[in-house]
Amino acid sequence: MLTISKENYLKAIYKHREGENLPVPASYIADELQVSNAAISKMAKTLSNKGLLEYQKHKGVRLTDEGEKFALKVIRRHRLWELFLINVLGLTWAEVHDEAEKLEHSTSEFLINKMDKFLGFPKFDPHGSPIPDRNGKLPELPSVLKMSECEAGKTYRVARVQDGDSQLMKYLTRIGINLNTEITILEKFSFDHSINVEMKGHHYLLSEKVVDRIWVADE
Amino acid sequence: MLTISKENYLKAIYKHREGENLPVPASYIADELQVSNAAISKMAKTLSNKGLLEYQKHKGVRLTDEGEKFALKVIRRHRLWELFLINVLGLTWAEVHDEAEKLEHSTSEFLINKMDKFLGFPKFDPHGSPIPDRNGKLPELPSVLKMSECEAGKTYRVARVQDGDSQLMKYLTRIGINLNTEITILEKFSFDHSINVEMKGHHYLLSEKVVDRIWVADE
DNA sequence: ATACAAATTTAACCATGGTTAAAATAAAAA
DNA sequence: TTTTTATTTTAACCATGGTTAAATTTGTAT
Repeated sequence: MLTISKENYLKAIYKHREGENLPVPASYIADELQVSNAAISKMAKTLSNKGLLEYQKHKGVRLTDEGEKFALKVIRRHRLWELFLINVLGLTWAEVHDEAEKLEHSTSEFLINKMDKFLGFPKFDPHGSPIPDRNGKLPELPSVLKMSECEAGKTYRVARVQDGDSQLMKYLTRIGINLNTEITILEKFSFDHSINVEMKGHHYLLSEKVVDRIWVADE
Repeated sequence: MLTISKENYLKAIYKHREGENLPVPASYIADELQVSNAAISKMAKTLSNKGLLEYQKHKGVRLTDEGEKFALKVIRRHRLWELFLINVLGLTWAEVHDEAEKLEHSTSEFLINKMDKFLGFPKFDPHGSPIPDRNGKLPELPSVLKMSECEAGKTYRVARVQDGDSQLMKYLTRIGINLNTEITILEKFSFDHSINVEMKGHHYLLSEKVVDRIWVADE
């Protein structure tokens, strides 16, 4: 069993490029985990000695197959907890992330499989993120694009939002954005990359920060 | 927020004498937490400096009001998790303790209150142990006696069993002992303190270990 | 009252996962 | 190509929560 810190390192590395297993710069991990770069260097060695990372000085780190396996386990636990907390206990989009962030480190394989079954072996979590199955296999991903790359004039359906920022989640909830919400792109402003949209009869100006954290699919 | 270790110390101390707040010998805690006596001495100082324990060298430790408050919070989380895991996810008596032991340290006040509400503000957990409410108040305790102190010839109803030993839980489940099971005391053997009982038409010889971990009430 | 045994505490040590500050390396600009 | 800047690594350090072994205190017999 890995410590909480180690699980978080592997998860952070995985999250950098979800699918593609490219080298991740130390500073990204430091930022993600809110620790110093020095801590990253040290842990990179430790995890590399355990065979979970490939690490070359000054070149960032990369998950080994073994490391990715562990990362996917943590992500599985996180996403199943989020779904569980929303479906069963009625928590909100804004509330689940922080709770799941803690619970994911205290959940046995046995328990998470019970939860998985209870939930009907779901393939996606409440943010539209794929849930690895008990063997670490991810479901096939729907083809999505970032809202920041949408075409003006077209209408899309929200397919996924980035989890982690409860302020953002609260905002999205407040203005009524949810999975599968239909959004029409009215106008894209290049000077600040904000986008003017129409949704359920209302207009909203969504900032770059926001449109960069929403993925959509064609209706 | 207390660390997991500190929460476990306070819980272990509380568990020594549930209600009465008597000094707890170091060796009891060491045994309970599976750490050395040296670790206990050191932590006793730490927690005493934090105002959670009264500690006099060689005289054991005692929870302060503040310390008891924290202990009850941990116990509340533990017991609500046990009930939740059994009621919602269908875990067994033998399975819940170890899972709850981990989850209890990763559950926010917010989440545990949601669970409490979801469960209908239960007063007792699946082992018959009282669940402190959100203010740390325990429900009124039914009058029970240890099975080892029962009278031969009388019939009782199981009111509570000691949680923690999954082997024991498995055994009790296997022979059909559950909360509210009716048991008639047939004969008490003084040489090894075992007890011969009748239950659902079958006879069982329960060892001292077993009868010391079951509390019963008059039918 | 004294000696012995048991329990407890202290001392010295260790691993983990952090920190800051300085040194080294890589990347970018001149 | 050289210099400057940004990133990464190393070194020295710290807190936490453990360990074992030795010293001390307490309780129990004799």
